[in-house]
Amino acid sequence: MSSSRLTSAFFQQDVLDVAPALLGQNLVILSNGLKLTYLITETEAYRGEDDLACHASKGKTERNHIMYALGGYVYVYLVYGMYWMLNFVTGNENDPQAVLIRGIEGFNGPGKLTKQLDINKTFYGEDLAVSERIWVEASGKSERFITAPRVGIDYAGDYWKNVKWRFIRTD
DNA sequence: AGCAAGATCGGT
DNA sequence: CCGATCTTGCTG
Repeated sequence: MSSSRLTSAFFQQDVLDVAPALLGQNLVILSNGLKLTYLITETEAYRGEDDLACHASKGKTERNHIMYALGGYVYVYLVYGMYWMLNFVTGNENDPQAVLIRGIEGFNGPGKLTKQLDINKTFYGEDLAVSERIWVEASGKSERFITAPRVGIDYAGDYWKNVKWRFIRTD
């Protein structure tokens, strides 16, 4: 047993458990036969149709349908016409949730890291349990973190914009 | 068919 | 603070 790839069971937990648990784990990308690993340093949780900041708050659409699948798939979308956002679907089927990968070691900012790793629309729906080009490996590093409100969601209203579902690794 | 709104970022 | 940039989803 040499692989420490996180299984789909890990991603099928609630997003509020998965988002902090991803801190200190390694995001692995296979690019041109090269295995690149980056420590995950910052995440954000988006949870269910009630969460007004979550893309699923307006129901299932062409863009967000993967969020309604069982946890363990990649959800990628374009914001502001320029930046790809990398998310992992979590939780149960028909309970739309996802974790936004907001920072990795060396690259803070969700748009910067996808540019660095060359992540785009073609990663949509990739299965983290079996994919040959993207997955997450346990690192054994610490998961100490602080929480803060999520970024860029002022439209979500007083309650949802202030909920502290942003998780930042502290070492 | 048209249009407004983004889970951002870098430069003033 | 402001503009870049373009897909999506809603409206009519």
